[in-house]
Amino acid sequence: MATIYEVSKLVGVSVATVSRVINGSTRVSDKTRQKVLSAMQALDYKPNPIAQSLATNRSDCVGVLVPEVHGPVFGAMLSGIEAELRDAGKFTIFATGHNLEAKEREAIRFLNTRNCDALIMHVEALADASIHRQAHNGPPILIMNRVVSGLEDRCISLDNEHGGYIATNMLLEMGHREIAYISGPLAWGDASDRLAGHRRALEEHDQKFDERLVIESNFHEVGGSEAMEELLRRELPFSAVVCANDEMAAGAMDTLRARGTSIPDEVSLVGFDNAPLSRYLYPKLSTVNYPITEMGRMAAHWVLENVYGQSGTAIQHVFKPSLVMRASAGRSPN
Amino acid sequence: MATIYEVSKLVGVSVATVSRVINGSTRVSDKTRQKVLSAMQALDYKPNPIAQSLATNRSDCVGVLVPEVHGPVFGAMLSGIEAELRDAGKFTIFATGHNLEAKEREAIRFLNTRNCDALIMHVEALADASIHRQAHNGPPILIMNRVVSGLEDRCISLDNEHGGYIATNMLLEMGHREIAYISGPLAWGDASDRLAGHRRALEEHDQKFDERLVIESNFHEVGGSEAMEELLRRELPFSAVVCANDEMAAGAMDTLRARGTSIPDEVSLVGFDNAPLSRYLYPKLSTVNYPITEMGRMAAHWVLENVYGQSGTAIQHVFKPSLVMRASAGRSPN
DNA sequence: GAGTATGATGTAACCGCTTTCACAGCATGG
DNA sequence: CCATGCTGTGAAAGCGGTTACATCATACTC
Repeated sequence: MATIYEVSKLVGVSVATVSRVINGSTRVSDKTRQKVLSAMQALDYKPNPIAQSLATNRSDCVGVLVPEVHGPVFGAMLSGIEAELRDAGKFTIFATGHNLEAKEREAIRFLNTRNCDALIMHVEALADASIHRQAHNGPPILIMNRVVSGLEDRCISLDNEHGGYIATNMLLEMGHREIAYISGPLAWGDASDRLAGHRRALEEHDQKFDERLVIESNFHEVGGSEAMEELLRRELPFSAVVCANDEMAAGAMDTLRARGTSIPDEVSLVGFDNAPLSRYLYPKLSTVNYPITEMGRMAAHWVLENVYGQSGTAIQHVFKPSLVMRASAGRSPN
Repeated sequence: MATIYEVSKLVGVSVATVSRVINGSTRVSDKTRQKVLSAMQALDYKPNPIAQSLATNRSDCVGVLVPEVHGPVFGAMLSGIEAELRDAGKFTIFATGHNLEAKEREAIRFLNTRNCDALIMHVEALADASIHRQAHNGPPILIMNRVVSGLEDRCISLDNEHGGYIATNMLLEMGHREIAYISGPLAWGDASDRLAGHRRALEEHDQKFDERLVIESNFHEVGGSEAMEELLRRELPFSAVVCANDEMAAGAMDTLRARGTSIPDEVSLVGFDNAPLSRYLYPKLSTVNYPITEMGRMAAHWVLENVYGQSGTAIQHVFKPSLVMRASAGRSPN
């Protein structure tokens, strides 16, 4: 690879001038610029990003920490982040935290050693205090899908409460009265917010909230099955079930089908996330759309603006979910 | 951040000695090493990877080029790659090529500018010649899911022919005789190999191959639906359908269901990939497992061995798919 | 026409680390 | 006692850029 020295020698200027042409920082006379540019072309010169990083203390790398790289939600999120950063010529480095505190901590350390200019992270296990510490010591961070108090302007999240609300509200408006709810782990903010939305919808329709119709589960398919079994065991009447994510809805659907229950004729089912799988289920799942790709793009935007000084669109910190109607939810049979 | 100078000053040795301690390259007396180590600890010193890269001409970054970061196959592949590289302390940078030649080319250029130590790439659109060129000029490359002649030792791929074979073979052994086949774009190697396996299975069972039972489609859900419609329009008898991937199988299943055809009682259906969606379909899809995560790990292994000189397990270049029996395939009704 | 502001360019230090080469010190062998 | 080889360490030259500061020519002001 040609270096900046060879370019400068070929043109007969100093390396400083070549550097100025590369960066467009200071003014260079048009004549010189042209000569430098054509020399760069002739030598097929590309600035060495490593050397640039060392000199500028910027790496042009953004670290992304997610629980997993695959799966509907994180894959889509990464996708949005990558597309946006790539357009801006920034590199995306990622690491996984597996929702385990030790792993998340270690992943942050790992990304820190790479001198990332910023970190975008979706962490579940890490305590707020650790996030605050990281925010004050390390590079700028942006937190996805979680609101950390005191760092609200560095969070991009979904209005989960609203999502829970619109799911249940829709069922109520279709005439359902006894609506069961299969929740994720209530220790997690998103799960409890969704449930809160469910409660609010019930209250607004003067339906009393029955704790026995709520099962706390684990956001996984098997958890959804088990929760549905437990629900059936309780022998309470219900004509609709809201599941706090699509995977649990898939499990619940399996269990209902095994019992010969017809969906949506006997029981309506609603999921949450609008993951790809929701379209593959039979019947196709009505669900709440989680605009995660867009949120990923927005996170990248934030970084571009706040770290790389690009001006752009306003940052939206909270996204509103919306309803996706498919076949699994219908009018109440009563 | 503390630098190597501060460490050397604190200990009273030269930076060269500190560097030797860091890299363990040359012998350093035990006494000095200990002093250096504790000074490093005291100052919370971490070597600056950028400076190391500049000096050593290694970046500890591996570039990964995939069509998309989400989706069942690539997500799983990235997952395997990341896990393995991360364990070895290497960074994964990724870029997407969207199966478009221009994008793939540009993505390679992009990754090249980052001085990646190696590239792992899954490219569809790029011609063999371009890959050869890249292999000879840029950093070492490893090609996923494709066999480029002359570069076989740098390819990791699936034995697609075998996959097609076992799918059809299983159906034949269950008594099916008229077996339709919904293929991916035959211009792509994986699609044509799978079909070839299908043909071989038929031949081995003395069934003649009927071209009219083969529909070429596009690997997408809608394509699967359309292909199934076309198949039904031809009014040829068949009791089983092999689909060249799970998505098309999902589409085909939808179409059959819309016609009231019972699966597997009237028609057996087999997919390919063992993507997550295959478990969510109803009935659950019998399919051919594509061990893509493992293949990703293997790719990372190759890089660790051939680029970073770590010794390890033998590299497996061709992976064998295996059958996953679920509910969508059963004995022939005849 | 002297004084000064301005713009283009060069000089050289610096970013933080690796590595070659030289050298001092010491043990070894004859 | 001297030649030899080995070990541990330091000095210094890179790696390939950026940038503060100096310099110089030119244009402008009065």
